[in-house]
Amino acid sequence: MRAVPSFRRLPRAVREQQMLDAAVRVFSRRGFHAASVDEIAEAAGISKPMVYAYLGTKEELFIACLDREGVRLMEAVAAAAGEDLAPDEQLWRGLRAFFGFVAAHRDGWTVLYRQARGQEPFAGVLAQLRARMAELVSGMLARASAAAGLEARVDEVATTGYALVGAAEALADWVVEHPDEEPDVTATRLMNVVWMGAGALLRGEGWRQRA
Amino acid sequence: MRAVPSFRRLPRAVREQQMLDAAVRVFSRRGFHAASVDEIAEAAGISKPMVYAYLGTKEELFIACLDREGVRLMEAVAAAAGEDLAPDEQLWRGLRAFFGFVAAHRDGWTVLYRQARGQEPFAGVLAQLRARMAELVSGMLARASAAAGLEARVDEVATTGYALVGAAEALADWVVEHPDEEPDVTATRLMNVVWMGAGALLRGEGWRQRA
DNA sequence: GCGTAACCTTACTCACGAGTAGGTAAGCTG
DNA sequence: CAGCTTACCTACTCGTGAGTAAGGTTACGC
Repeated sequence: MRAVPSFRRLPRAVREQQMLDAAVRVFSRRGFHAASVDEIAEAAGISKPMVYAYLGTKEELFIACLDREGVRLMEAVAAAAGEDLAPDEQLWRGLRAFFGFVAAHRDGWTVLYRQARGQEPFAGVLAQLRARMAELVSGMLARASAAAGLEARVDEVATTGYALVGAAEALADWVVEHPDEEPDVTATRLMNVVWMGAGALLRGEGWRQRA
Repeated sequence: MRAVPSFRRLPRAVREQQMLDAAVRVFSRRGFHAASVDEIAEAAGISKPMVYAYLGTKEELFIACLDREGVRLMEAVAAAAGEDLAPDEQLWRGLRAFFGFVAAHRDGWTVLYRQARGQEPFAGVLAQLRARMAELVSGMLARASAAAGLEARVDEVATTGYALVGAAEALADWVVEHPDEEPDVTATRLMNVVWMGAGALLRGEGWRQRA
């Protein structure tokens, strides 16, 4: 079963990454509780005490996975969005990077967003990540609003950021389940709905309930 | 600890509902694995073998919770949306009912959307529910599109439905964490973003990437 | 008022998996 | 090649919680 028999001893840093790779894979398939440290060790081509020696308890191991994948995702999106572009262009690039990341790191995505949620000790880590994402988006919207000479209400913008992040997450699931779907196409579709909606909002339009 | 000491023996149907109530509460706080059947039994004011006698194994118990809460949610939304209303009105009413349900049944929501996702045997049940929701929304959009004399592409409409459901879920989490927020306000905000966006789409507008 | 079916309990078994004790061997450093 | 550090293993302990066996008790039909 051991992926690479690894006859040779390897330096700690390398083994740690192998363990994290294996852990992400196993956690993503089984979930935190159903995954056993033995199985993770075996998938990493190593025995259980090594995992405890290097990464600590099962809980700490899971958090290490969360941190690594979370940082990767955040960096990919932030780098793609850049600094000095028009807000809609930033949003588009960020979305494209996001869906690209999900398509390329399905297991990491699954661990972060399907497992960490709900399992109490970890929900906080994820919540922070999502909050940072939503903030990023809200910031763009606020700048776009200011550029259009409008003072959008802070809580409206924040809500919109949250909603957009949620919509992106839902489509990420769609992407995971439809491997043939191009990330760019998905990004464009979401962009169509959200930006045209946000654009209308920024022009002062808004849906009104009938009397 | 027993919620209602229940000196009297109760008929099966009543006890089953009590058990499901307790199970939803405990599962929502602890998660599927961390919750013990003993704790659920105690919360229901009953002993463990009763749970096994009436609802079967822990897994079957969890599915029973999922089914009950899922049906309740779906019925609340479908009933609110009605049949013969304009699509935007249907959407608004559906969203309001949705956020209202979540605010009133936090535990049920948590079990459905935070626990069932990811835990492999249950993800399918939830996926079906979400698919039905997305279909409901997509149907509205398609009818709105047809009424506007436009032939929207099927996959675009489907994607939009998915994205909207995802956005609603994200805001549902927001509602759960901000108990003072009015469900109606949240529904209106989402409506603003999505409908204006969808409206623009239906008018043939669309965001275009710059050359 | 008595049988019997439905309700309900105490008190187990048993598997599984987190975490560890204690030891072996490989590779560097002199 | 002696000695030390680091990588690595086999083989345990021990708590926890799912699921059950076997029997007690209440209420209702007749």
